Amino acid sequence: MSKENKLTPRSQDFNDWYNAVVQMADLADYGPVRGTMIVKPYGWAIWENIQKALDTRFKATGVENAGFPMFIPLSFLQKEAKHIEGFAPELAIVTHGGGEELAEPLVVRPTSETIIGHAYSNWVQSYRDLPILINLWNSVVRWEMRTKLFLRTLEFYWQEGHTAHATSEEADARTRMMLDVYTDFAVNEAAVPVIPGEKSEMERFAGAVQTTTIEAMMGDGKALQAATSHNLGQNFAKAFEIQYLDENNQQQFAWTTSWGLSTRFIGAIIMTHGDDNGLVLPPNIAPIQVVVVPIYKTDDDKAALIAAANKLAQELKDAEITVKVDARENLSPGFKFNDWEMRGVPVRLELGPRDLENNAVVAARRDIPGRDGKQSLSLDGLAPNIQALLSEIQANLLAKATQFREDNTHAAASMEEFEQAVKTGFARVWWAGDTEDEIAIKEKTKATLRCFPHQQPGGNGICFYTGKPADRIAIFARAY
RNA sequence: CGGGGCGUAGCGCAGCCUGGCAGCGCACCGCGUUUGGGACGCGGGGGUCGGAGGUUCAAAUCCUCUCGCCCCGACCA
Repeated sequence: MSKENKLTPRSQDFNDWYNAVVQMADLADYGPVRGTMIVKPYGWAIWENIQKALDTRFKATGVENAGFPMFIPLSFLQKEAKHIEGFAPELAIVTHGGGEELAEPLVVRPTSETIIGHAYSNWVQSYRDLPILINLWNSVVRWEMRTKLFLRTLEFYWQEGHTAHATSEEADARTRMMLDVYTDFAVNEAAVPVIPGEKSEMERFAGAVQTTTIEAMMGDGKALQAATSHNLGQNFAKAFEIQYLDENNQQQFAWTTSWGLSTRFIGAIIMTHGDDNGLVLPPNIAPIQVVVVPIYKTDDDKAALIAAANKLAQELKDAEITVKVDARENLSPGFKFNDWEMRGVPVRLELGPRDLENNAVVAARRDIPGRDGKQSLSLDGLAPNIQALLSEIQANLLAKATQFREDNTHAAASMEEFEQAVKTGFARVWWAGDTEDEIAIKEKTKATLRCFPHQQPGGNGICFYTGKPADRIAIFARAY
């Protein structure tokens, strides 16, 4: 083992580990402007797989994709009081264009509710025009103070869905439906267990009536908001006059929703599954599911092994598995093993002369490091076995992450118990406090109200903080 | 924006205190030997020492200003 290029152990310094993994796994790099990010091809390939998984699900619910301008008149944002109040501090504003000062400053979209509202007001006349179900794949800009690759950068890539409906009930149903989509994606594709729930008034999106969220626990016990789905009520419809004539020839305001998931989710995957050897990718999201490392001594061996590796790779490709053969010269097998582990490839196949003699190959699974994760598989009927192995890894990652979250989630009935719980993970508490209480708790413990889980135990309890009777459980945690 | 740390080859760093030829490891290029958990030998290439100004015979080194990055706070997907 070489002394150089060693990754900081995750347990030693989680933050340092994260930054190193992002760069050493070739996911992203820093841009020339503070707080900006260059997403490298391998990182982007993960994003593309996330996009594919989400886009399919969106379209299955009737959503269509569209493109909207990045420049928004500043006056648009000012039409919704809470919205501008929430976003004003983090706007990037364009004051000049074509060498001239602009009559009205343009903001670089921090999100598109306002320009969507403008368009929808033109598009909607009748109840027959509803619902409108549109999604945008784009990037947005928010001038953040402290940035971190994938988790918080000045510009980030995401999707933002925007829908308009005739009734409150429909908007509410759409808000829930999209949160369900995110939950399904997170759990079944990214193997990231999440808690779907509702945000408190304090944590709500600027301009929303209700914000729902999926919250995940990272490897250091901190919470990450992995996606949100907002019920905007009639706030934006009123600000932008999205009105329609109903069946009774009465003017009505529409009801709108918005929902988004960003490249931040890549950060969630890194911090949920990664280990001391680097990135660990769930097979369903991994750009490369299987890497084949041929091992040889002589030139004769080399030719035979590379041929065998390519043949094997083709068999796997035919079975819809994404494979790469690492035939790089002058790199030792040991180096390649470590290299692909750093990049989180779920399965590595080691193919050497001994294996070829036995008509076999050594399969090493990324989720179980070292010798324990290795087994010899016959080259006959390999594809189904690899399929099964990938499924097993997918399931194991979810099980491990879920177990970790459970182990680090504690019920708290007192401030002492609460502080202990949020030191290492989530606190589950009965809650009847208000915004001021949330602020006080944040100042004292750094923990924030992540959500009121949709899945409630039922019954009543005593609020751990105010001592008042409470009918809801809340999750508190330190958060990213 | 406040507190702390740091900018020297692609990466990681030494040199700075006490001014005097810009170095080391990894990576990179060439040749040869190697290849089942981060190979080795020999030979090479690569730097306006973050930037500007100042002090000095002489500045990576001392002084002033400035830009940027990382960590901790306030703000947040």
